[in-house]
Amino acid sequence: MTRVRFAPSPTGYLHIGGARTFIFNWLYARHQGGVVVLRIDDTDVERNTQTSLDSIYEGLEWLELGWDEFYRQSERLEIHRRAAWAIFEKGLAYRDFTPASATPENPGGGWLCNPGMRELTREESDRRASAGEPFVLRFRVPRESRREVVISDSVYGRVSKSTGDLEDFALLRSTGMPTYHLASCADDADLRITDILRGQEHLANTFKHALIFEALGVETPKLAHLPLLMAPDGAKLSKRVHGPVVAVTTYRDAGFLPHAFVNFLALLGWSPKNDREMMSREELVERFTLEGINRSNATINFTDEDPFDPKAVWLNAEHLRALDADDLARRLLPYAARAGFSNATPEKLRAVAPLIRERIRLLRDVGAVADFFFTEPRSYDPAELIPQKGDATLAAQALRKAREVLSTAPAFDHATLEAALRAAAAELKLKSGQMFQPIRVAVCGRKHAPPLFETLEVLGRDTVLARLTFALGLVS
RNA sequence: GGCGCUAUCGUCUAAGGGUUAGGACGGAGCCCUCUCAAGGCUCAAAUACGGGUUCGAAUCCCGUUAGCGCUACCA
Repeated sequence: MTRVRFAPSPTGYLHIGGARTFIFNWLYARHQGGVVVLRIDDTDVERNTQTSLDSIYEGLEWLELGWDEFYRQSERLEIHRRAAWAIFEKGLAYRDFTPASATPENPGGGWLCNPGMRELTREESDRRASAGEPFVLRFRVPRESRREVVISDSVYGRVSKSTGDLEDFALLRSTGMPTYHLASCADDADLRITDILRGQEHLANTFKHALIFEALGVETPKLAHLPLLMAPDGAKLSKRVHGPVVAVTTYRDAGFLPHAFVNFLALLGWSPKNDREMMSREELVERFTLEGINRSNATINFTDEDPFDPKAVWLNAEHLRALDADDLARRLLPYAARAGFSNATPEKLRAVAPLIRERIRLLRDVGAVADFFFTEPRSYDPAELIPQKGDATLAAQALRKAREVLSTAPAFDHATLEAALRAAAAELKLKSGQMFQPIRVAVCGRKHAPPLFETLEVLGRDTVLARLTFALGLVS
């Protein structure tokens, strides 16, 4: 049974890179019919915050993917300590009594180990420990007995590193708290994780992990490191330098559909290799394999002015268009409310949705695109009422005729209205565009709007006539 | 500095010894059309550089350059 884990540390909000790692894990597990474990890696008590934790849940829940099991490392410290001391008992770790402040820096060369502490006898080590002297437990990298640590990665292939280049990393801090490396491996072993999919920034750490798994006497899980997500400035995506533009909630608040966001991120560093772009969740699960993951970092195309990658926006628009009107209306509701349309009822939005579906790219666009369905257009420039090759007289003529036709139309549906208005234009010897522009501006408050007749139908006779009258007042 | 990884249009990517180096976003143009969109069609746009191997290299090898990552008692 495939078991994967997503293991964020609650030291900041969930950002797009973390979300992608989660998505890859989820897709892989679902493709295999396996289990997704969410594990909060909160061993760094100094930096953890509840706000971060909340933000991680908030972001993950928005994705609508879900997970199957949940753990917090801070509740599993005994497992970590037991693992650390088991390694110590095997002679594969040693106590380092060097005070934290005196930890060897690395001026020029790399710091590898502290020979004095490494060679301490067991008796001496035990004596100093029981005397209460603080220490950090370090892994004893086998740099004499072997020359290479080799890992096999599903994405990067065979990768090796000389033990001579690996430092004696810490397992337990002087506070007794486990380090990330130890806690992560001990938990992966205990939780029977079969596959580790994580960011490539961990590739170099993996040699340490391979050593820990070996010392623990367990098999190293299958590994797949993911290429990193980069900012346009070339740096690795970071909460600190790139700010909220990389927060998952920024996408949610702008009106991305969760699945469109998932679709976009799935395509960063992975390809179905068949030119498919817009894919349903089912298709993504169906096609996702480790072979499709590539090795080079992907840049997300955002700027200070526009935080969203154009391709993400396009994909969102595509998914929006694929939504049925009921679903779209339901998702639009909170954004309409936020735009200040207090009279935006589900019924009204249901009528509006088909008219704006192809004209919005983000759900929040409802505010700019559908405003005249909910508020009276009053502040437009009267000059807009005047059509091409026309004047105020012509505009007034068109509006007056429209008011007449619309007040007497036998029914107020778009087909009836279109026939009536086209006939009226012919009667006035006006081109349809000349006839319709004044009406459109009168009714919508601008020249660019959804199809006119459907719009009139949704607005209803009373509203339309009142707006035509108002416009007539402006041109005469 | 040491070590590891990477390099195809502006961006995401396909092609993994033989292709006019393909697709998508974005850009430009045309068509459709009551405006705006959507849709259809067209165009511009790439194998980092230098050496090898080979009849033939984007693809394999070496080097250079560049970028990223790791080098914590952070994760």
